[in-house]
Amino acid sequence: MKGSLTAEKGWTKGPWTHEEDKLLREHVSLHGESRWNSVSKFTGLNRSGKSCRLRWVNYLRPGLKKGQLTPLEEGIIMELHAVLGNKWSTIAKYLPGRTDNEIKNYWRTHFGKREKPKHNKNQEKRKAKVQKQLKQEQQPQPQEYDMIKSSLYQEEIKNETKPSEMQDNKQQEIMGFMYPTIEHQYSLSLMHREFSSSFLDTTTADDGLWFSLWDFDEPQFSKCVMPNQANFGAGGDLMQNQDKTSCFDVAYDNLSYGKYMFD
DNA sequence: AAAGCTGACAACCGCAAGATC
DNA sequence: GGATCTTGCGGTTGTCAGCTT
Repeated sequence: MKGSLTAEKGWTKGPWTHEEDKLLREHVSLHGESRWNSVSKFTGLNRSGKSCRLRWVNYLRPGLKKGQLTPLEEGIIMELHAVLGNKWSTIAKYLPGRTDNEIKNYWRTHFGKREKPKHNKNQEKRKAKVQKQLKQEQQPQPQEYDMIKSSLYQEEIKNETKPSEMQDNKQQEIMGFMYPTIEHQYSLSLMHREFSSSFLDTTTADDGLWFSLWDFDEPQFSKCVMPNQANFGAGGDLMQNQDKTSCFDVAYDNLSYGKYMFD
């Protein structure tokens, strides 16, 4: 498959060249992410609209993350796939910077060849319930986003610290480290919104959405802590080292691995 | 060293839904 | 209201590099 191959309509197919990428970037910066079928007309690029869109979405779009998925992202994919199935674009919405194609490839590479797990009746029930709920609910409106944003900012500027809140604040601090931007936190709140009512209330430590997220066999993780869900509207995943020195290893996005030390 | 295998990734295809004419 | 166009999604295939035999 080389760049010179052409299809029936004469479109160039195969890998994109740097020159083609440059033309596409210029086009999008001028005309935005739409009218893909007119790209060839404006730029002289001999690529179909579909091909241009795919190249942009999966490779050229700003903000895309490169490199391996983090353990957290892998966990999210596994959990969401268990509930949503092959809804790659939906799953991708909860992983900022990752594309549906990337997630789909990841899943097929790592799990696609495995045998289908035995059917779990309760899981199937919950899955059906969540899917029904997802159908009914529209995507969050901008004003909802602003509301969440605003409430998160209010949390940030809240200075009062009561002794009983100390632990919550500590966990909140960690969450802030793991999910550094409003967008990340919003993403989590969306996940909670969609799953909590039908999932967490019936879940056990063995098969729940959040509890199983970090259920690694790796010995360095000996304990999972559930932060106060009220803080962000979603559970988080904190891992304590086996030596219990209050040193938390966290991984998130491009921050890669970091350590969070308690006082 | 060479052939075969496997994982990772990019890209294409067909279809369906929505938008536009 | 129907035809056509555009866009987005999920499935599939092709390529390449690294590993194994």
